[in-house]
Amino acid sequence: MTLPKRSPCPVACTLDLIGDRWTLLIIRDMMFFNKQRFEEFLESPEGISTNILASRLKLLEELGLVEKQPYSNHARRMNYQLTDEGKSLRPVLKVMAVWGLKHVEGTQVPFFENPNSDVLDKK
Amino acid sequence: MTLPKRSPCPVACTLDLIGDRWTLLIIRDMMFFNKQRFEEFLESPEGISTNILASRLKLLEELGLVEKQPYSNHARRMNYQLTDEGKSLRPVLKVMAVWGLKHVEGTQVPFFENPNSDVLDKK
DNA sequence: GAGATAACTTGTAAAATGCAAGAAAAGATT
DNA sequence: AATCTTTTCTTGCATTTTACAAGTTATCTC
Repeated sequence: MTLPKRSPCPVACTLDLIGDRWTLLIIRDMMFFNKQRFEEFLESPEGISTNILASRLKLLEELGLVEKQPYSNHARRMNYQLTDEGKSLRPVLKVMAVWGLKHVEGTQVPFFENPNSDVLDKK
Repeated sequence: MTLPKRSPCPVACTLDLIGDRWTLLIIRDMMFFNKQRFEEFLESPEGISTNILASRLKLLEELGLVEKQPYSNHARRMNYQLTDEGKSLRPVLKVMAVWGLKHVEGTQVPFFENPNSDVLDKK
């Protein structure tokens, strides 16, 4: 799947894919908190709404960053998981987390426990 | 200046500041292309419109990421420059550029000349 | 087949964006 | 001293995206 590009700039193109208020937070939830289900994403403190979440998950799937699979034995239950492509965003999340911790007052890490912990560093 | 936070998460907070379609592109123009003036930002290939540009520059100034100074001897001419705080976003821009170059087809580097060049690495 | 669970969809109001036009400040020109 | 030029920025309006609330649908359990 290809979204319309504003320019050939890799920064602009990356922003076209994930540069909004919500997408990277969904990826954060999968990457650092191992969330996999619709309802789990809804529980995050930022309070994404259901229509935005559904549309973002769909887009992420179309982009090949996320895979969706039915979860056996439960009512209509789905599993959302990062693909390798999606996992490759780890450095982006990490650098943003580190920047935020240093430059935005009031940021904390029950989220990321410790800025230098392996939550950010592993894999 | 402090924007309302959605959560104490450093990723969410960073997105609250610069997580939109335009802000990082303005910073890119200052950081990698040494643009400093309103009109120069307008020339970038993504085609930001004047009202959006004005509002983002104002916000960036209020956040302390950008400084605005009158340019002597020219009609109403202003200079916009990154503060140290603004310059600290270089790793964020860099990691997004590297990711884009690798994962988004059709991204190029007349923008960044060469993914491994000192345009990205210096300072 | 009634109930529970979980993933969505729909409707509508509010906000942000995009586009075009033009206003305003200040030096340069005549 | 009036007009021109350059440059930043504002305004108005159409379109798109977001936010919030409510409701619908699919599938398993009892």
